[in-house]
Amino acid sequence: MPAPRADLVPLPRSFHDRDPVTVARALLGQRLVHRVAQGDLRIGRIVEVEAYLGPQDRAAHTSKGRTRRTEAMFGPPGHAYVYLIYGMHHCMNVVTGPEGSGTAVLLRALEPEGELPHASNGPGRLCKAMGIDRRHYGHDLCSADLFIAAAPAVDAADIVVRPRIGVDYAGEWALKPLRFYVAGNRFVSRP
DNA sequence: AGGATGATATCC
DNA sequence: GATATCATCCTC
Repeated sequence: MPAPRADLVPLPRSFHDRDPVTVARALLGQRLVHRVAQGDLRIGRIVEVEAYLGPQDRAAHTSKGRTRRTEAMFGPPGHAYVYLIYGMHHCMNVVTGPEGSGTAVLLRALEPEGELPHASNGPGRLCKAMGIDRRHYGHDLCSADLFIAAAPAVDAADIVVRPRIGVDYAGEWALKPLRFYVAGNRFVSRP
């Protein structure tokens, strides 16, 4: 049995229990880790994210109110909000704080660390590469098998800020600078 | 530029 | 119960 990597431990819930813009910026550079099975450990550095600001944010799913679908996004921080989009792609969010705020950060792209079975640029590909699907809806990201692990942070000067992708229906909210990615990183979905 | 493909919200 | 919409991706 291989020795566990001491550097791969979950970040504390307090990391996620902050406003979504702060968490979005802080997540850049951190590792997403999924122990799919014995001998299948998948790791990627987060290089692109989007912040969703809660019920007043017309682009956020929680703007539709508290439903069975959005329950996880209204739940406590540090959990996964996973949903199926366009009938075939999963997207993963990290719920941010405080509980009940309906805020989250969408993970849009990873830089692979080691082997991943598929490309991980784009929110649907990211989930496919990491083996994440609806089974992970509401999953605690401060757990042993699927979590965010600490890695060197990205310098603020290397963070590019842009409007979010695919939310044109959201009026003025579509224009707000809530997408963040690592400047020059080749795994960003839309540089 | 268009189609895949299914859950969800929002109508009738 | 029907339908429009969708925080996308792939192929043409």
